[in-house]
Amino acid sequence: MPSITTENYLKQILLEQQTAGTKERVPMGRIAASLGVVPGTATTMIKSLAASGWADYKSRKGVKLTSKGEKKALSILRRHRIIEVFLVKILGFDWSEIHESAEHLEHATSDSVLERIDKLCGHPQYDPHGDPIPSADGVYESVRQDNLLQCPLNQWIRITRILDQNSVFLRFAKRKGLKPDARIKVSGRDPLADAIVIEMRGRDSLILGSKVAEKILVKLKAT
Amino acid sequence: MPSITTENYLKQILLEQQTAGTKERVPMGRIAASLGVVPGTATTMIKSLAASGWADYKSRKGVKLTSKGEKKALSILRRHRIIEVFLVKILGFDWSEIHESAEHLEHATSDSVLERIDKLCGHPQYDPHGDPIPSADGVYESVRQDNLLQCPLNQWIRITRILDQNSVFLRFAKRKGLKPDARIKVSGRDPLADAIVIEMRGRDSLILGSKVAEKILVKLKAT
DNA sequence: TTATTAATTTTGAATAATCAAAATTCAAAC
DNA sequence: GTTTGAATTTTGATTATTCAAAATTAATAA
Repeated sequence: MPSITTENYLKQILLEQQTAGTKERVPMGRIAASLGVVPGTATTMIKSLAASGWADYKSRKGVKLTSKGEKKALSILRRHRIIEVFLVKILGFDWSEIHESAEHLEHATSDSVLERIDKLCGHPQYDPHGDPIPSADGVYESVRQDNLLQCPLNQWIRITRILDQNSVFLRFAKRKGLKPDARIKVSGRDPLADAIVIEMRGRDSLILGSKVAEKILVKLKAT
Repeated sequence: MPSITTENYLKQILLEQQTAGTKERVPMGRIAASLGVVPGTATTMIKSLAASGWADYKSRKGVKLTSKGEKKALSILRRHRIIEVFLVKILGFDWSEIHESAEHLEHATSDSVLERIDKLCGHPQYDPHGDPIPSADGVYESVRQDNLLQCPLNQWIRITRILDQNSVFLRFAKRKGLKPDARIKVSGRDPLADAIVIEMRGRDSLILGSKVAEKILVKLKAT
């Protein structure tokens, strides 16, 4: 029922709500920036989403999804992430080059096709970036994960997730071994220098700035 | 580059040109009917396709594709048909229920994704309806096939193709055993009754009207 | 409190795709 | 040769999505 554009707005609101952590309203500027439109366009579109019952919009305050909107957004996110698994696991694409394709396919994949792809992929729980996949009935694991600025020092931990879809960054990350399931240890952190040092088995130690360190999430207990 | 709408028009012009057999221009009425728009819309859109170099339009005469347009249309048809194979062979859908899904996916599948799907399916030559799949460089087998009104009588032949995408008809066809690769024999034809009789191994003989008989193509030499 | 500024909203306009209905054309029938 | 009718084109509108730029608002700084 919703157009492709509408689906993109819904998904983006959900992602922004998540990034913000809090269940607060997402400001128009954030929506506009992440979807690559001018602010006025975001305002107009969000108003029209609100008029259709997808979102709850308060002028100058921002948007949040209605429960109807959240349900739809979760199903789009599910489609996106299952398709990413499919592209990597079944079609053999590289982890870092799939986002664009998934972005298009997610709007063209019916529920019945999606469920078959899900089965073919073995009902995955996480996508290739380590992002959790919402279940078909909209249950969405939102486990607390630390990033590399917050996690304990000098302890072996496992990367669970990379919070960036930019393929240039993803290629860099992959080259350096920074991908979901990799084991690393943060051996130093220097707030003044805005940098951290990490160790990985069989590699030179690596220095990352805080901007990047923040994008890498880890699970505390290394298995 | 072309929009989804443009892709649909291009593909439809190609299909109509093919059905017409001749390389003549396709009239606006035909385009409008098959795409489900009013005639005025077809005129407007075709003019705009022509302005972009996809088609060659002559007022009150009709359209035909330019070579640029044909190249693009063949690539869309290729995408459509490979996706149909994928839906049946890899995802296990039934032959008669895939057209809709393929119709959407064909516009969301990049070349690189398509080539991987093609490989996964074993580089098929025909889709599940028996329609030939254009090669990546646009070569399109257009073998002469007879339909059940034209083929020789009392001779075992093999169905190659069903010229209809309507899922109600396809389900009927399937129930009756009328699908690509099935062996049949036309045992009688009565032009006055507008009907033919066909035989199939292990089934009762079947009577079809000419409208349906025309939609079923066969290869003369049964193997 | 007033001035400044950043974010947001509004306004006016454009493009793509569509429809309804009136106008036109052209071939066939008279 | 007119007339008729079907197909086609034109015209005028509508919806969705977008932008540029002006107007507004709300918070911040002075």
